[in-house]
Amino acid sequence: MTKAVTTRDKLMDAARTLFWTRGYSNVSVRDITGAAGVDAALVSRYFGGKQGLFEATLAEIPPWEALEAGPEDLLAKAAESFAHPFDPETDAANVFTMLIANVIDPEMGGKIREMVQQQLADPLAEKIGGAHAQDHAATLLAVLFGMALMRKNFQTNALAKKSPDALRAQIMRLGQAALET
Amino acid sequence: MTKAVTTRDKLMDAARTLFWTRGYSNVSVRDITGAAGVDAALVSRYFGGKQGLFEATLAEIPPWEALEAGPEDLLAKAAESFAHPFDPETDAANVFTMLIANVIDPEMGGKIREMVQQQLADPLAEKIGGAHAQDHAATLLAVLFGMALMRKNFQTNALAKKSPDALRAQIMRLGQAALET
DNA sequence: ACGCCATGTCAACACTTGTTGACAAAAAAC
DNA sequence: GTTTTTTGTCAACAAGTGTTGACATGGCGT
Repeated sequence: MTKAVTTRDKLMDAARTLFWTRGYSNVSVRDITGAAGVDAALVSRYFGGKQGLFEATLAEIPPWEALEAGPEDLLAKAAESFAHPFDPETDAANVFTMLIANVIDPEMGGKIREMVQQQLADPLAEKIGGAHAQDHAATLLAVLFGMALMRKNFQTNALAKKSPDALRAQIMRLGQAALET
Repeated sequence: MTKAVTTRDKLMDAARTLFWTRGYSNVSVRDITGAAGVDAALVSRYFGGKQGLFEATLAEIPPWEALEAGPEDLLAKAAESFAHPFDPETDAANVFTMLIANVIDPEMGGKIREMVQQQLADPLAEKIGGAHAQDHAATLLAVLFGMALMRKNFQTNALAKKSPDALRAQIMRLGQAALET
């Protein structure tokens, strides 16, 4: 299923996998085209260059489901996004790890910071409301990013072996603590 | 004060600053030697190469103060490490951001994961104790790494403008939530 | 059959990377 | 003062980077 036929899709798939895990400047054009089984010159033809290919993978990110719920379901939906093991296609936590992997990048870091602020922190603060909305939003994001970091990047096995139910409960508890005072 | 006289120290200082913020493979030898005002060939002479220079900056990291306290002061000391704005020399949070910046690196990622496990997660779990010691340790680390990430890497101004007292209280509250069942 | 255009192939480019070896200068040892 | 050792300078290297342009190929409409 979901087989990539056109070479444009082959490039997008390989680019998403590599860019999102290793970081933009740790992946060469030839790495991607090698994985896609495609000539290296086609990146410039289809996307205008390496940067265009990376930004194309960013442009197709779906909106975060937790932000479209009411303020009451927000925390539950956010926890749900992180409860299941990392599924390359559906799990929203992959986007979080992608943001972590690319925020340090000297070329893409600025764009990533913009994305976090405009597409995560600001909408979250608006949903949460109250006097400390921005503070609470940033703290909740810190909890979510921290969990994603420990599991995916640091590969802490203590968290990797937890059941989805236990994980969801834990993130709910931490999230509530983040939204207090 | 603390002026670097020997060129070896000049290289160490520049390497620490650049490697720790941009990540190992996003910094070239000429970047470092340029900042240090030193010839590029001296890196290989003094440290055996780029990798040796990076590992030299890792080897001089002092032990985390929070791990040397009793189990009771552990959370307070950990929160203290993250309460103050990032001071390049004294703050332990800089080490956390360095670990974040280099865990994605294709060459150094393995070493970084080892460090987190052996020097942070394992000793923390031993201090905490109990049936879910490893789980609690990983969750507490997730909170600390998440806060460091939001402040330093994503540069969220909502957290940057908080006072040390408010930050310490917030991390204490989150940390206690992390240590509950 | 012909031309046309999208698609893919290949070699080459200018540039940066980390590292090395030959050489000069300075400091230390004797 | 003369050797020996350390320390710094310079040019060059092989390998890898992103990108480009020339050329071949295939499918399409007319």
